[in-house]
Amino acid sequence: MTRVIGLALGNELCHHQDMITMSEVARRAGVARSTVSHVLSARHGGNVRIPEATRQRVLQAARELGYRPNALARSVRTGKSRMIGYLVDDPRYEPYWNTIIGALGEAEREGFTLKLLSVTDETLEQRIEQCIELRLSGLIVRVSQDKRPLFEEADRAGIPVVTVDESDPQPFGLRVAADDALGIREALAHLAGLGHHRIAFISSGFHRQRDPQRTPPREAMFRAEMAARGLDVPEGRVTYETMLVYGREAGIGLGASTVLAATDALLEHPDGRPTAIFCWRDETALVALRACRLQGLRVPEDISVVGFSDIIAARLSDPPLTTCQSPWEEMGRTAMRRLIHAQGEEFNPSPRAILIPSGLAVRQSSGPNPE
Amino acid sequence: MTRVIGLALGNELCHHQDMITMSEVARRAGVARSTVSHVLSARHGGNVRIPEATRQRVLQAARELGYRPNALARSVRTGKSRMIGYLVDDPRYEPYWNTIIGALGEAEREGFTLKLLSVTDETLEQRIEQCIELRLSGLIVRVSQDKRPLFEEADRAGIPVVTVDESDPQPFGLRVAADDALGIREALAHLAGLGHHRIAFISSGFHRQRDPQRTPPREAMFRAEMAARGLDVPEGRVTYETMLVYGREAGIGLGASTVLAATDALLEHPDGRPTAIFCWRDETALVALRACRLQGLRVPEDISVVGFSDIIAARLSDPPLTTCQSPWEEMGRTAMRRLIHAQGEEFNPSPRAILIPSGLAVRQSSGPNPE
DNA sequence: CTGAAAGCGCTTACAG
DNA sequence: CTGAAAGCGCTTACAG
Repeated sequence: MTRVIGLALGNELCHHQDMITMSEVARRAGVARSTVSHVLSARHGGNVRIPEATRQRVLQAARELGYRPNALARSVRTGKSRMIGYLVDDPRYEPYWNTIIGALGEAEREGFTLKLLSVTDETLEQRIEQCIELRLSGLIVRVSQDKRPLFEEADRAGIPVVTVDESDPQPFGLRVAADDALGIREALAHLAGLGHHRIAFISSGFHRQRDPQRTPPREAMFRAEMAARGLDVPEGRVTYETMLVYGREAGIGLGASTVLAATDALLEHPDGRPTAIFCWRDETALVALRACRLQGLRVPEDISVVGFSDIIAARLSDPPLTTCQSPWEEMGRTAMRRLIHAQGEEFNPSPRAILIPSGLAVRQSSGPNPE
Repeated sequence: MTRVIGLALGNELCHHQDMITMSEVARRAGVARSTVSHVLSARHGGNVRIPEATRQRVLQAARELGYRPNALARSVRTGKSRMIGYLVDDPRYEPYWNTIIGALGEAEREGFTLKLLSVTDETLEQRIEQCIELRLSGLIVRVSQDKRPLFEEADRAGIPVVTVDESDPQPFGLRVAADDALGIREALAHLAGLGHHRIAFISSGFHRQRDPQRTPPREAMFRAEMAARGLDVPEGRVTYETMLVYGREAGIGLGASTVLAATDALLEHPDGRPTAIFCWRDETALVALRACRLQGLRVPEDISVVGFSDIIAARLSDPPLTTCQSPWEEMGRTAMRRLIHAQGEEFNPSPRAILIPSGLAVRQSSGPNPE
């Protein structure tokens, strides 16, 4: 009724509540609701064949009325929402962002839809419940806390989960990660090829805060690769930093940054100044680059600096930063693809991890060993 | 039935299809479905008061069964999806990303959920239909094409729309944008305070490609502010660039970049080299900074460089970039807040635009006029 | 206070 | 080929 009035007065008064329903299309076309459903969902699989004339009548009625199927109702009925949830705890971090973009593109290609959910330590549980209540068809997760409860809950609800950029093996779901070791190997090969052997590393102080017993993953790979090349990593040639890049407490300024100290400590190493500094992330490398210049060193003439991630800032810096490239978007695409292909069947991925090769972007912050 | 088997064999076999339903909770608690609904939706507004004992019985049954309400079914019933759609055509662009993050945070605070949709010239129409079919409760749009069809469609479906970072006034919905003029005014006050008067501008070649008749918005503001300060902008002191920053064809390298040419042209201006270069975006400013150095100029000792946006790279550059700060996250929050507050009523915002003040982050790329 | 009933908009066997 | 019926999981007047 309201709709009729709305139409009479013009489109301005047509509200959400007034959406055309399938029954109205059926009435207009003079057929049953089920026929409309058949025509519009175009399921040519079933042995339902609607004569062209009827089909056209339905289509036209739908067009004339401006009918828009209610995807929600369809989901309730079919039990498939075709929505994938993406849980992130640090959406501001550019690499995670890129991963989301990859996942989004793939979802849209496949007619799925992406729901973005941010997570903090306090809200993880609540978000998972929300995902279950929304009957999501899958979950991509990039969260740095214990994910066991997540997996258990999601598993109970039959929601497949894939984690992204998680370095630890996990006993559930699927893990899609970059093979950081590859990029690190390439970077060291690059530096060694330039004649460097005193290569220092600035590592993540965050990983250490979380678990002091364990070597941060990229640092471990660095050490392993150095060892494989027969290069020494004496005490003190690895330092740590905990610079906050995003949000209110961001401490990028050199004054507040712990990168300055981490770099200075390397430059003053008793066994001699390193000729190259490799950093666990680009943000660190860029500030380290500044720190080197403050000490009067030219990059790359006097010292080489290499980062990890290939964020936009790496390309925009002066000189542009040589850095390891993780395939962020590809990780997102892969995660999404796997989730979509798992629809309708038990999610028992094998293998339980997909490692996507990382590479190296050689730019101008690395040069020959000056010695 | 399946569920019973599932339970018998352990959680591994519990599938999505086996989600507990409200009827089962009712059966277990020995009450009617409607009672369960009343208890769980906790609508204390209606004059429905369930005795504590019954309430507890229902709650316990729900807990024991691991009941999770089906948000989709609820949405179908109530007609409110509490999902907001976010349409972006360039999600890789850091500022847009930040706007999304602001919107996401606000949505979650209010118990709404965010659906991300990317848009190209070809897919806009299709995406809008999708939004309508999903019965979204609102739409935030950051798209640089003609949005009239979008507004018409959404309006017909009763979906409120707010655009974000759109400089042109529009006859529909709400527009949330940054007041770029404020930041530009502050930047010029800052530069003038440092004694600069030969101030150049590198403007957007993209805007010009789209509409050659019109001065790009920030350039127009720059010219207006310069005029207001009585400062001359002779022919040739504004140049244009079209550097692609994102995606496959990104041409950030100085060789491929048009920023190099735009900067060089300014440095060779017949009326004398500018002592400050103001750029329409940070990416441009960072490359211009490199271009200046390539010409043997020191920043900020010989020449000042100022950007616009305050992307992460601006803080990480050497020297850190002085730049106008648009309130990206706040724009997202505001857009989302307005959408949420418009729920249930006609969306007839007044005024039709909200401008959020931009500011200036003074860093080390700007210094006193050396002359 | 509680429950039986109608209904949201759709899909899907199942008869005709 | 087409339609009447049952049902997805929920909410919401409306009686009792």
